[in-house]
Amino acid sequence: MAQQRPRRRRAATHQAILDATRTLLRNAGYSQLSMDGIAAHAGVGKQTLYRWWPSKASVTAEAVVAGLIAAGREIIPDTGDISTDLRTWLHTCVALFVSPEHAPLIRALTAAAADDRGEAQRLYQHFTEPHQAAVVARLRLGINAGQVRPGADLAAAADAFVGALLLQLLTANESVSAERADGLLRLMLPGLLTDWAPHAQ
Amino acid sequence: MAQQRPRRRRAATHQAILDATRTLLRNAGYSQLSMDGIAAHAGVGKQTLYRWWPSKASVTAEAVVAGLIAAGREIIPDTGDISTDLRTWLHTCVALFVSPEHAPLIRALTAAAADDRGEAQRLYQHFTEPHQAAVVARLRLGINAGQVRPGADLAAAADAFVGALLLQLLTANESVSAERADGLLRLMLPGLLTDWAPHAQ
Amino acid sequence: MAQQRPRRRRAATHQAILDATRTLLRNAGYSQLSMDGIAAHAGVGKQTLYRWWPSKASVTAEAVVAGLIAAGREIIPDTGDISTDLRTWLHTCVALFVSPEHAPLIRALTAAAADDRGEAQRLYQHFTEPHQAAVVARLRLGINAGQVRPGADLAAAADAFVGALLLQLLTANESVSAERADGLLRLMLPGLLTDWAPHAQ
Amino acid sequence: MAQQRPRRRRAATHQAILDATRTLLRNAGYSQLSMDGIAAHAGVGKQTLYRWWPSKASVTAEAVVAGLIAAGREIIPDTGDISTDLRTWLHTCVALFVSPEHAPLIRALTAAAADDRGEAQRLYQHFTEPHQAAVVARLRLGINAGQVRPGADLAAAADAFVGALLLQLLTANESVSAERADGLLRLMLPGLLTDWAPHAQ
DNA sequence: CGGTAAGCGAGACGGTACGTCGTGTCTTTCG
DNA sequence: CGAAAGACACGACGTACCGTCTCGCTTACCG
Repeated sequence: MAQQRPRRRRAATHQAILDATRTLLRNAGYSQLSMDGIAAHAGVGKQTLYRWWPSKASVTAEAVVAGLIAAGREIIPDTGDISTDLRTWLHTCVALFVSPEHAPLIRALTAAAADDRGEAQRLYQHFTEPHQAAVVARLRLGINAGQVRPGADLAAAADAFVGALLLQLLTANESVSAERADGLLRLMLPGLLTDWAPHAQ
Repeated sequence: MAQQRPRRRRAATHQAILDATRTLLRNAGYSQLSMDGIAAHAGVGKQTLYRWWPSKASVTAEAVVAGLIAAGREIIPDTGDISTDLRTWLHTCVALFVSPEHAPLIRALTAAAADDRGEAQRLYQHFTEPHQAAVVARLRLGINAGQVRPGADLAAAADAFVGALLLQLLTANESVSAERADGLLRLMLPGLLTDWAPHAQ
Repeated sequence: MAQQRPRRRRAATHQAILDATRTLLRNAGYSQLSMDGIAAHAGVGKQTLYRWWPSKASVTAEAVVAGLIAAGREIIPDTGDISTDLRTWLHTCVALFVSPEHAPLIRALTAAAADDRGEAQRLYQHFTEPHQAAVVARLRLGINAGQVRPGADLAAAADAFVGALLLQLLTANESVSAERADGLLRLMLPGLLTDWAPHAQ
Repeated sequence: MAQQRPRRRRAATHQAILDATRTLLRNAGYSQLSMDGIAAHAGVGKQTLYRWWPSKASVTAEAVVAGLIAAGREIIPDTGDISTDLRTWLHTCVALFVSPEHAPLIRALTAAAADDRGEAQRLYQHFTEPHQAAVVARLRLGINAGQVRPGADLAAAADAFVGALLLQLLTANESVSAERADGLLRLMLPGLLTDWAPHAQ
């Protein structure tokens, strides 16, 4: 069997490509994005792109995910109070979806996933799933702490939060807002928590 | 003001285009869809496409929405029992998202909306918004009947249901399921209903 | 057999079409000319064009020939002196080929003839041939008058005069000139005339 | 100044395009010729055509000129006898104009020149002018040898020969013939030669 | 430390699709 | 009822990208 020498890849070039991709996505959207454009904007040969990524959806996915991960550090906190932590996390997400810097990237990610089922699968495994897993894990800690109902469908809850935000982003009526997120939280908490008192709400 | 004579358009041609678009979307996905392909498959000149629709996203939107509306008659029922009606509606939606006939169309619609903000806006006004309005209206009837809490953010609830399903569709892990939808419903009902008893749960 | 009602064609419309064709040809050349353009410019339905002419080459031919015939009345004079008459005729032709009004029309005619052999044939019969026949007839009178050599190939002479001008027009180097025509005439006269004296040459 | 690396073009592709162009011109004429058709017939992308030629007229010109040059080697001979040489050259030209292989190409060249003044200009400089210059040069040698009259307008003579042939080709009445060319030669020789005796004519 | 194989910028290439324009036919509407 | 208006099927236009393929040049590893 041939000795597979580890391929040497220039880090600066790699970074330049991801940066160019994000810049172009912010300016013009996913369908306007082109491999030629990325290559030109990054000052890179097209072959270099195709050496490392098989498709536009793929570069987009990596570029956007890298950008979002850099932005979304500390996915969900753990202060001991599940209700506060959920609210903090939700507001972090809202901030991301609202930011003029990141919203186009999320839209692009959605377009890539809607377009290409293979890329969607990969995205799910490397991005969506870990993210959701973190939220579910935090909720599971809440079950152990007696704050969260044991029988609750934790994955469904995580889906509902993120899905609602995404839907609002896509419908493009500028309605992704902290208020709406809080409304959703108020709806979900009674079903989620063991001892829910409608105190100051 | 000049009397704008209404442009006369051939109905059969119009229908053939929408049919061809849906067929091609089912077979190959949004990004594989081409105006050339639609025209050829519908036995129509390309100019006829561009005469009536400005873009691929636009034809896609009309074709898919027409298909979904035809499929989704009676958006949400009104039997008097809000809990049953919500479950019925959710299951109808799940059936749509799961159907091999309609799922690709919804993915295409999502791709079109993620791509083109103008089309997203139009889609929202002609499709998403009326749909959600119907659900919200049904919930409002529930408030009048004393079944639903008056303070609940009804639009947030509708977003959560549809958004969760959409997110599952996009992540492409075959997980859009009635079970997950029921799990979500169990989570939401306590926050939504005035008298919620955790009977069989 | 169906009673063939004699088709009544409106003279004003007919004229408007020919005028529009000439105008457009002068402004933009043969390949830029379009049936749509002619119809619009003449304030006429496209069907009216196709009712009377089968093709663009055809309208062009009729329009241009009509224009040239109107301009070139009295093809070749007969003063009794063949040498003078030939020079007069040649200068008339040069004036036509040089005129910014007619040169584009001649170019268009050439394009139409070079393109479409059928139209070329028709053009020859209705335009080139009668024109040449007139010149040949004038030369034949010269033979009778003893001024022209009996054995000369009269048609070849006519071809040479017109062909040389046409070639200069096509090569587009602005060289269609009276001087060049006179040079040609000086070359041909010795072979054409019975008593040629190289007086002022 | 930046060293302009010469663009590398594939010779086989270039040749395939010119061949395809000539083939299509022979089969269907200039206006039927299409860039799409050339590309398809040559097994080449359309962009490759547009990379190297700006227009249909341009490819046509290069293809035809290359074909004619290949066919018309030794434009005009020099045996010392100008009269014989002219006749030889004329008969070579007639053969070209009569050949079913080359006649459509010449017609196409004429159409291209009549259509597009820019291309006509380029054609003149790269094809017509050098060709005529060769004939004029041969005639000038005749002047030096005392065979040709010093005052004769040599360019006019060349124009007359070629123009007459072209005119006959365009009028499409199948009349391009050696006889007609000889008739023309007999007309021109007295004006061209110093000592012209009507011996065997 | 010099050879060599890879990564790399550049860009020509065979293709597909774009969105527009023109052709020639057909239908609808109006004067 | 004849002509304008214009929708329509068709197909070419010239452009933009796609993904593959050489070209030379640079760069790092290995013998």
